[in-house]
Amino acid sequence: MTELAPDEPKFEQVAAILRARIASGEYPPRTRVPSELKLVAEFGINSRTAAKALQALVEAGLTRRVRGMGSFVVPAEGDGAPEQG
Amino acid sequence: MTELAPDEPKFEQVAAILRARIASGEYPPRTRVPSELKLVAEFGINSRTAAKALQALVEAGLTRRVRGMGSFVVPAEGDGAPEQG
DNA sequence: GGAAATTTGTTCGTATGTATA
DNA sequence: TTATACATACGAACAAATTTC
Repeated sequence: MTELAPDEPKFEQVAAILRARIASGEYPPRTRVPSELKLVAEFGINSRTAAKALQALVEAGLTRRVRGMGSFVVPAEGDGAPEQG
Repeated sequence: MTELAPDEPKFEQVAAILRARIASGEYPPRTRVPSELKLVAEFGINSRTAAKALQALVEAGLTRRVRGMGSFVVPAEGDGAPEQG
């Protein structure tokens, strides 16, 4: 279980970690990032806090969330297939 | 207490009502819109739901929220004094 | 078509912290 | 200090969409 520093909101810290993983290629375009429950297990946070972290990625334009499916990394512009939605 | 229809999320309905009031001039630019607690009292919703409605206005670019002060209607562009923030 | 599991969406309730007046 | 108001976080329940069996 990853430890989080107390000096910054948890949801922002988790979002920052996920952003770094996306940037590093750990979560390539069109693949899924961890679900709320996975983040709960990994970081020891509440599911609502996990949801807020995932929502922050959406607002940053990095992912899309699809009910019943998960959060998916948004492909960079001009990479081939047209985007849905 | 205003009644809300059950076929649309409450936070969206409340946000829509507030948007209409802003558009009508009931909440002029630079004035405050109702606080979370006021919305709780007016619509009979939970404070977290009220917060979500107010946040929706921010994301629509209609208001700004200031901790300890409230939610303020953002002036239309090119109306005079420069905006803060 | 149904059942179950997974995942996100909405709502409620509560507590605590931070900022302003 | 007190009151007001937003921010963060936890816990819980249920709804809705998707996938898999």
